[in-house]
Amino acid sequence: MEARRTRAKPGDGARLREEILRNAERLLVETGSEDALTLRAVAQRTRVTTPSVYLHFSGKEALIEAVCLRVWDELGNRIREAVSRITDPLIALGECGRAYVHFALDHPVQYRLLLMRPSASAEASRTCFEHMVNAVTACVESGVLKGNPDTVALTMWTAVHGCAALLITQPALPWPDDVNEIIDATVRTVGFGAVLNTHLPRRRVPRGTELLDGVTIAAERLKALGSRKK
Amino acid sequence: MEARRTRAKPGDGARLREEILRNAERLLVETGSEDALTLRAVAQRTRVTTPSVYLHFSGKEALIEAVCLRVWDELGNRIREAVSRITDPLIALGECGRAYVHFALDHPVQYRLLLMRPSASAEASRTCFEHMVNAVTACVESGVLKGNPDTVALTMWTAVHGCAALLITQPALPWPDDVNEIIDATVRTVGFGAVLNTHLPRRRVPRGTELLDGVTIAAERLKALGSRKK
DNA sequence: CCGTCAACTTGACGACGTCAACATAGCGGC
DNA sequence: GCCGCTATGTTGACGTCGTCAAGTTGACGG
Repeated sequence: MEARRTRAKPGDGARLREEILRNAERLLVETGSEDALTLRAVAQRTRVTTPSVYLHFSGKEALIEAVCLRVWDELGNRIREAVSRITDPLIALGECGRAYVHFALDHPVQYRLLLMRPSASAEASRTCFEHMVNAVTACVESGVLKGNPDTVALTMWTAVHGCAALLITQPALPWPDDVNEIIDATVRTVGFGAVLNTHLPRRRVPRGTELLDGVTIAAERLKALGSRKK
Repeated sequence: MEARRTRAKPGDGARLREEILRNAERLLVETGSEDALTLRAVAQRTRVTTPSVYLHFSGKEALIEAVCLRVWDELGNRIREAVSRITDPLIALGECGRAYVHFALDHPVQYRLLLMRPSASAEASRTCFEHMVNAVTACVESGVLKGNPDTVALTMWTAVHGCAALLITQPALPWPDDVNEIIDATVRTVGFGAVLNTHLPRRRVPRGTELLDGVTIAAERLKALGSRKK
């Protein structure tokens, strides 16, 4: 074949691994389809023969898994970064959700790899999930939320994931012109629901001042969770 | 090969089409993986050679699309059936969401085909979406909800889809022992959020009796949307 | 300078989707 | 009763995919 690359010196063969990973993700986003993520295509772009990929990855699934690991890391950083700028824990939680959806919409193909593959690995998603749990835990510690942080974070994750996933896979639906409307509505609704569940008595319908007190708190928080770009 | 099937008479060659579709879905659920959905495997199970599939489907994608059409139909029926038993439009809307998630959890592999494929068709999903819009429209006509039915239905769909999708793809997450807890929480939260958005003034934080009035209505509806199995 | 070991390549296998060409059953018309 | 036409399949092949066993090549240590 043409224009072969210079062989790596003994000891830093791992450089090829990085290059393969980089080219795999580039190929993914350039073609816009995960079907184009072929061992042969990745190898060719790296100017290496196909079986060379097996020197660093046990197979295609392992390669994809490694790509996913990087993306999970990126997503985790984006969330942590979004949260770190905010002091109020509930607003930070909302920004966490917003950052999540925006990252998904900015990297639709990668996001599909992460959470829509037949067997998406549970291990890698845990780290990212922890960031959400941390944001929730901060809310619980500040008293604005109660309940099991895992459960609250899960509810929130399902909401933002559904928002991102449907936006990606079903672009032809009658979405509003500005997707931020849907994102804001999702974040606000789930946030408000969580706050309400915290400040309202459960298992029965509260009435009168009892209701008013709880909802007043929730409603004030609701404002904070609203669209930031207004 | 062994035990070939008897050739169909002219005119009812379409019988093979049905048989192929049936075997394709059976193969899908039996193996539990869409990777096993191979033209060759489907053909073998139908006791037909592989290219015979091309008599009724233009290719593999068309076959999958046809399988999806059937599943969308099933899902639509399940939703319509769930809604038809209920008179109160808001409770019916909640049951719509619940039926949706339960169908997804009962048919995880098919659900993946419907909404997690690289290019899930928009056409087929529209019909099912209309059912949700109808349920929302009933709420709007009865006055319990306001706003654009499309948008409200979309918000609800994102929520229940996220719930179903994450439950399917990430079973290792710390879900509560009873998944109905999450489903109920999702339905209740999104329903309550929709009702609240209807009965509360927007774009500012309502206070006092204004807040109380709106939330009282919402809270009563909240009870109706709660877990039905209590 | 030579062996040895890491870093690749060569060549092949089976499975997959797809297509052009061929075969055959049954019905209508003469 | 036979002919031929069309619907209904089958045969064989091509190119691509993931994967693997075996061979090759380059640099470094002794």
